[in-house]
Amino acid sequence: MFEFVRILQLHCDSIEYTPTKKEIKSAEDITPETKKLDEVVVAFIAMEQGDDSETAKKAIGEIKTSMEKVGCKKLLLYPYAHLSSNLASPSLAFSLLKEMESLAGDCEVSRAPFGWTKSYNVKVKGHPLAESSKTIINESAGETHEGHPHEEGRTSEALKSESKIQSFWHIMTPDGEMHEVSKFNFAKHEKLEILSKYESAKKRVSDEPPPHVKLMKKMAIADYEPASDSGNMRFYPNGRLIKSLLERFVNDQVKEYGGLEVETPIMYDSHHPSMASYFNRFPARQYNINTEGKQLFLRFAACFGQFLMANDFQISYRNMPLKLYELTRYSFRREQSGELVGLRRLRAFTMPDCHAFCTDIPQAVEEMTKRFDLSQNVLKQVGINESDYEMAIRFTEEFYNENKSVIQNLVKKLGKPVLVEMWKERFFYFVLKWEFNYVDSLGKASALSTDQIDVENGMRYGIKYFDENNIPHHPIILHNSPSGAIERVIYVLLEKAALDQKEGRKASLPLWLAPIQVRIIPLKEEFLQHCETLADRITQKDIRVDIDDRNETISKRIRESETEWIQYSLVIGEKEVNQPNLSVRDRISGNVKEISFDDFVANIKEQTKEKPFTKLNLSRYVTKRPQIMV
RNA sequence: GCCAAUGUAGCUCAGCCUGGCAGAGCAUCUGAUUUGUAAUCAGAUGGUCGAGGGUUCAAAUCCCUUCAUUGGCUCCA
Repeated sequence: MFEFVRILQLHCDSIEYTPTKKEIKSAEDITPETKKLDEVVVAFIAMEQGDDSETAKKAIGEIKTSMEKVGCKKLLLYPYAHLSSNLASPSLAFSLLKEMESLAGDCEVSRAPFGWTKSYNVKVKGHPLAESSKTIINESAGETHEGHPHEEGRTSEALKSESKIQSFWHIMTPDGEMHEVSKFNFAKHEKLEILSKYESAKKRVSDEPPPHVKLMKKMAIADYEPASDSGNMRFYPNGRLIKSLLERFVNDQVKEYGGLEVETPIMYDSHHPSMASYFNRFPARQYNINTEGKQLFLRFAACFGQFLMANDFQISYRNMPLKLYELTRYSFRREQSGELVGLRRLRAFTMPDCHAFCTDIPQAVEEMTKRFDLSQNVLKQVGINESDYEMAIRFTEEFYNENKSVIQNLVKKLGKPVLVEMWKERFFYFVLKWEFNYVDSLGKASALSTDQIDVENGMRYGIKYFDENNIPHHPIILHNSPSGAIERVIYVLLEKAALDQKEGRKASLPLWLAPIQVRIIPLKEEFLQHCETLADRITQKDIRVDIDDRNETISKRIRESETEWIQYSLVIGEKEVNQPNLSVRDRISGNVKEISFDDFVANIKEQTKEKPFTKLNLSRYVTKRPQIMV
């Protein structure tokens, strides 16, 4: 385990406390009396096992830095054991506390008594930096980290507040101009407005669950698995088929782009040096597994495995940009339970993750443009168009000043206004990040494709390439997910379908993703053999076809073919048995047309060309099939 | 994670306020029907009322705890 000084820091109008009784034997010897302080920063502090002078020094340094930011000179150190379940011994904690007091330097410092139960009254100020928690890590790297992934719910307010207070929001139009968000005319860009105001948005009154939740069950795609953890879904045969096709499609596209597909472990040792350093950078929430004395965590992206792999490669500048790719099944993020909904936000999800190792920023920028096209194309091919998503782009001021045209070029490529976030300083490992967000009918924004320019992890993981003079350098790394999580793609497709339904159009999935593409309905039992032969012929053409052999009326079976979103229904009766042409009911028009077998097949092939195919993932006969959902 | 709502048959839901035999439609099964493009008819099966505890002669119903889902907040590397 790591050790920490834990600090909850509050900028207060006032605090009043009274020591009531000694909590431990070694409590400080004082006369209990009520103290009141005004205009003060209160630091509630807990020392953990393993803390030493070094961490105490870092802790007080952190506190002083933030005090300067809020412009407060008065500090109260308040021993507060409840911040930790891994406390240092009282004697050590007390001496470290006194050390912090002595190191406070020029500010007016006081300290609440140690080892006493105290009652207190506190009035905290309302500004963004008034409340923050800090976790000072004691480890050899000698860096100060904010937040720690081993601990649940302990996120770094300091980091967040800083990034918030120093980021500037704009809208960039395709002509490259920046506009104030407040002055921009969103008349033709309602979804972008929702995205822009997402953080400050007023309460959205919506007591409805997102429509895709019903559809994912009704269409027997996916469902919750009560025996697992929340956010870990089960996928029924239909869902597995859809997901599998999407996965294959994205894989193919990334390979065409030049990505080398690899496979890496889903769990890693928390104590591996690169690991500890990387994920301590973020207030992550991940699943932990303790086994045989090892502390493992489940990956939340494919970065780890690919970086460790690249670390072992001998890379020349001639090999650059080097693209490694993996589709994770799964990535795990232990999101807050209140955040999980249907297929929109999961704790276990499948995500394409393609890293490009580049020599320098110019190469990275050039490569990023290619990946931008890749991402747009992937989404378009699966049925998500530009009009369906809004782009956000975030970068440091420095990057903007040096690469203005790069950013303008991306916005121009998209051809519509984009939300811009600019940071004064770099807080994350990347200098630029863009993403496409789907804004659903309830006003929720979810990121799909994304790419980042990472300037930190090349060094962190010790990844090196050799230049023309055989001098080693750390690469710039791009992190691209061309489609975003596959489950989220299904969520978008279902939300779009639900919207179609709501607005009176027929809901459907793209034909290449439809679990059943053609349904054959025999008019009578005696035509079943003919149907079987026909189904064989259609199957041979790589088209998913089934036969509704139930003893039900034609009307009923047509109706169900419709409600199952099956695009083509073929009724087989006397007429069809005695002539070569097919009577095809097209769900889109609702009309029945008589066409030849070859034309029918050619039509379907045209609609599904250049898309992966997989065989029917259900019994061919409806009567042989368990009913999964109504 | 916090606040709130919801949880009854495989599915959609009624019953709960005001405690007193566990309900409907669809699905499933059986039988009849052999159908020409969006729901054929009849009968039957089906429930530890999310789980655990409490109050009561008696709990789906009232109270407490807990789990899940959904909404809002927060979060979203």
